[in-house]
Amino acid sequence: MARQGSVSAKPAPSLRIGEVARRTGLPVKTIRYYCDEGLLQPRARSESGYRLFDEENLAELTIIRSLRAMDVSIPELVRILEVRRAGVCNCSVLKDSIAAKVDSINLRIDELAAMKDELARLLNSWQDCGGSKADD
Amino acid sequence: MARQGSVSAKPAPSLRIGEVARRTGLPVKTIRYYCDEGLLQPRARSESGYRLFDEENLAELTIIRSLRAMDVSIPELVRILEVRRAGVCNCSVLKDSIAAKVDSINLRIDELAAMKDELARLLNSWQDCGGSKADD
DNA sequence: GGAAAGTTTCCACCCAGTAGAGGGTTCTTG
DNA sequence: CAAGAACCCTCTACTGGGTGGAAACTTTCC
Repeated sequence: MARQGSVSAKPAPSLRIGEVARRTGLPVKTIRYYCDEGLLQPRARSESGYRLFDEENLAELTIIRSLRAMDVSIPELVRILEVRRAGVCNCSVLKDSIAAKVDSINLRIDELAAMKDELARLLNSWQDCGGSKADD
Repeated sequence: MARQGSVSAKPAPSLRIGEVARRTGLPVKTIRYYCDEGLLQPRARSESGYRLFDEENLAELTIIRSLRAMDVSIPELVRILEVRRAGVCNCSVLKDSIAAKVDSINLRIDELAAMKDELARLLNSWQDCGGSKADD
């Protein structure tokens, strides 16, 4: 079947999951998981049931990958992508969400700094016992 | 039974799990979980099967809590505490482990900073489309 | 036509706990 | 001494974000 022979304006690439995995660097399983969670909606299914993706899906996966890397949860991402897909381009919603994320990142950085101090303190307390039992 | 009547040097406090939870601020369930994982070894069991803890266990829990807070894994903690319990006072092993952790914290801080930039970039790219579809 | 690669669904597992059921123990109070 | 509260036990099941494998189907290549 010449599935893409007469199409001229929109090639409708119909990428299969393996190709998407190759292009995004995400594991096939993960992409399937994202579909299951409603995060990613394949453009269609082939007659035999294969998921078919398009360029828009790739763009979404880029966003998903970026935001997941900063611990935006799956349900939160579902919400964000729904807004985006709605075409409303509701940037304020996204801005709020992302601003909150930046805040939490700053908080986390402070926590990590505090942990480094704690770590040093802990290490010090262990050094106190050095030698007392080791030579026993 | 006057279990601690004749003891003079070592009171052998025999704390039960609830008391340990109260003193450390950890949930009872978590302490039980740590025991199951071999992270924490109760001094003994009462005749009726209650876990009995001592001051040493409290000290260990302090360490566990500090290190868990910085994402030291349970298996890693098992290893660390085993070394500590062995009485060898092998500070160099611990120092290495903790130094590595500090490194990874620094790395993580850098990553988070990079994420903040990425986040700003992403936000910018979304703002580009602002208005084109929203007013449609 | 037949092997190899790709895809499907489903089920189980990982970590670090957490929640609840169902039952035994210990402490306090009448 | 009994009742009830508070405590503790084990066991099972669930969480989130995937990951691994099995068994069956489709597509592709030779």
